[in-house]
Amino acid sequence: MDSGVTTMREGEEKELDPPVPQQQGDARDSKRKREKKQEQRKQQGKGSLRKGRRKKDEFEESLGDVMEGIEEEEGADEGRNLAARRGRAKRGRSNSTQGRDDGKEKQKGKAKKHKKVKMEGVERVGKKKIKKEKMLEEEQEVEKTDEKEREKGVGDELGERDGVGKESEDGKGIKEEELDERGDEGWGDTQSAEIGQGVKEEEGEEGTGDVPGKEKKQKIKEKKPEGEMKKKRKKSKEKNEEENAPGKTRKRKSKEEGEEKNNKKPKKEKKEEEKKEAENKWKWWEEEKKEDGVKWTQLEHRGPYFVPLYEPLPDDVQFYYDGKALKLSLAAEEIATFYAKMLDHEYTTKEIFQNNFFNDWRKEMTSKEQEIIKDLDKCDFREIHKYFVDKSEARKALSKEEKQKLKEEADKIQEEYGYCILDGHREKIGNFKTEPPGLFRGRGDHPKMGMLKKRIMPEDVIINCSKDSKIPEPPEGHKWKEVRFDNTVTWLASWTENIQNTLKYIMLNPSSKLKGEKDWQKYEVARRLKDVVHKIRAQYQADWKSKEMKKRQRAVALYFIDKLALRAGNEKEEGETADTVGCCSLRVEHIKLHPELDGQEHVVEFDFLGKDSIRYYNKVSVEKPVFKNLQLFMKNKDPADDLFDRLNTSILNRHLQNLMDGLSAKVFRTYNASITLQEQLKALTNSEDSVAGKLLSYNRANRAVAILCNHQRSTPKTFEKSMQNLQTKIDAKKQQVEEAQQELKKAEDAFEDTKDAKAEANVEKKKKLLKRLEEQLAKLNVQATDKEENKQIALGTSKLNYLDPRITIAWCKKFGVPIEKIYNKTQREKFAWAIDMADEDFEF
DNA sequence: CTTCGCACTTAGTATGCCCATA
DNA sequence: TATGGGCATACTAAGTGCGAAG
Repeated sequence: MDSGVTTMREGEEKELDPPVPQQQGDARDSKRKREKKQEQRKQQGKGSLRKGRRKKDEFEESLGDVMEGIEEEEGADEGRNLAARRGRAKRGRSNSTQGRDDGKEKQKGKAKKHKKVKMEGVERVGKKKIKKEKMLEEEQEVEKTDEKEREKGVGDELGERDGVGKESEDGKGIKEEELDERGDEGWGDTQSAEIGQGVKEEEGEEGTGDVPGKEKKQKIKEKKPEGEMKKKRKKSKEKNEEENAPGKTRKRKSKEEGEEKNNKKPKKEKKEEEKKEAENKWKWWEEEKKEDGVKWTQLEHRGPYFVPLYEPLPDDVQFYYDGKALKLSLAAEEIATFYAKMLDHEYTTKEIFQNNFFNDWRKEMTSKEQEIIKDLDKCDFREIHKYFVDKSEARKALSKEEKQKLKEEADKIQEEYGYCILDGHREKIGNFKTEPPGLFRGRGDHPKMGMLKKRIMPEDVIINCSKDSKIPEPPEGHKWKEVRFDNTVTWLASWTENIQNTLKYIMLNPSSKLKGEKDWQKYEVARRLKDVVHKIRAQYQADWKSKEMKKRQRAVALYFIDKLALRAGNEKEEGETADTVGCCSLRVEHIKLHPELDGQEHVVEFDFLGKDSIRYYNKVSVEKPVFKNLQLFMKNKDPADDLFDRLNTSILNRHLQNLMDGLSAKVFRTYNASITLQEQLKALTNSEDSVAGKLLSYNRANRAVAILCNHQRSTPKTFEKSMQNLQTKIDAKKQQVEEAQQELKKAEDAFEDTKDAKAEANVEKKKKLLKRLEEQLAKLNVQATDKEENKQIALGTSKLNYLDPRITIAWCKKFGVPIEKIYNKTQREKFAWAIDMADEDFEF
């Protein structure tokens, strides 16, 4: 769900929207779709019921096939091997924008449809009202069918239920669901109960030593692990004090050695500072965990740093309207500069962007300006644009001293506002500045792109700190919106942003305790999943054949999430954000079924836009029951209908929570990413390799994960060029190799002739040279491949968010790779806990 | 239940900065 | 000394998920 504030606001707006008379293609979120159908049904009167029944028959038939297909292949599974995964995910984007463009096309089509539908609407009915009426109606409808179902008996149950199918697919009918539950309770519940128990027991026994303290839930549910955890932590604490300490010093030394290879004096000083810092670094991971939900006892900070106010343009920089210079009011001018700055960005060519911008701009104009400025096309921002381009050039051209000065000023601000005191320790803040005003840049096809993002004032900001701390002073002449003392949250300040009406926060840096602890905990949850994942897989495979539609959908969705590492796919408010989906929100149009493709059976072709409008394109061969189920789910649906119409993330997550404490859909991503890294490292690393070779293996493993998670980037602008450079190098090297070969041949011939020792030595020498050159060439070639393969894959995201750092640390220690070859300074700070605690035999 | 409200993680891109190289 | 390439950092949008309210 999106921000609640957004939702509410939107809800209000939507009430004014005319209802939609016909089922149309914009039904991203099933809620709204249902409303529409409801409306439709209302208008059609009883006719819809009849139609529904007819469809029912169709469903019954189709179900026959499906059941057959599924029965045939009981227990076919374990299709999820890495090879399959690795082969997946052809890059959706062959260049930086292709994926997005594809998406755009699609979305445009949709938007049009949507508009049309809206226009056709007649009545104005509130959202909730529709919903209630709909439910009532459905209840009645379902009741009728229920009676029949009962008579028909178990065997037909599913068919009947599915038969309700399309017409009330929205429908699901409450009673129907209740019936389902009751009917299947017998085995359904025992199953999950069994699994649940099994899981819990294991958890209790396993209790990995380094589990971070868990919050409320676990404490209430099971005291034993918590107790054990504490003991173990104490133990590890002692251990750290006794054995680990020397070990650590050693480690740190080697680190320095590694880095000092290319040292210069100033660098050395820096190192010293770093070292000192590292030494009095807070080792929170060796401390006891706090009580339930309480995040801190002391929090003191300076409040956010407010970005500087607008500086008016110099008089000689003019804005022109319809060819004539026009002096704008301050407010209007500021907004004009926002647009002017972006002039050479693709954004400004988009109609939505332009319209949104122009609308918002006009709102801030004086009435006089409003009268004059009526057409964006007549606005000429070029002079302003040039002014800013020049300005940034000038900044780049500054002398060293001037740059130094600027940097010092920035450092001062950082020093002053960039840190807080949390429970007696000085911690770095992540984002201590308020976001400057500007034009909203949504990603993908965002309906709000170009809207004005307003300046944040102290009056918008809520401060959070501890009661007894020095409360931050608002800038002179201003007041805070509110000061609160809530120690159950981690943020220091917050404000509501005006585009989507969502909250923005000032929070701590990833190196902080608050973030680190959470991160650690995340990986511990994923590790617990490792112990039960087999059971969960077995269960969802069994559920593919469930009599309940709901369960089947859940099982297939979970399969996707597990096998393909899809995101959960929360529902989104339509028209507020770009049209993107995750697993639960997939629509029929996002997959294609191929009974056979490229020699593989049961291939599902995915093509949709995910988070950040990044295209997910993949062809996967799935198990037969999954395939059959998908056919069933898609039957009689429009392309724009939800694929899993009886599923949403909260249903799925509730189910997962029952299977394992703390389990939610996203955990599968973390788990599969980390386990993949571990497996790949095992498979790829050759202990004989040089450090460079090992690093390559690491990157390969990392890449496998990035591909799994579909982490993409636009091809770097400099890619072509640098690739060319590399190619030139390769060619040169090839030349050298050839020459060396000739030389060798010559030397060999000479040896043939003379047979003297000198000639022999020469041959050896040439051989060596050739070998070295060949190696260099090979290395360059590898580099080129690596680069090519990497051009659209972003490794950073998985490294930072999905891969348990302890796997990496353990690998580094085991193979003697310096950690700083893999993690840069920031990353080492973020993962300090892992670096400190993981040893070489850490197993995820 | 479903919806709302909030907190927090995850994400890609723009920009800055540093170093190697010509 | 300039250049440019690439990594690091800054930035902020866009997700997930939980718990409370309706």
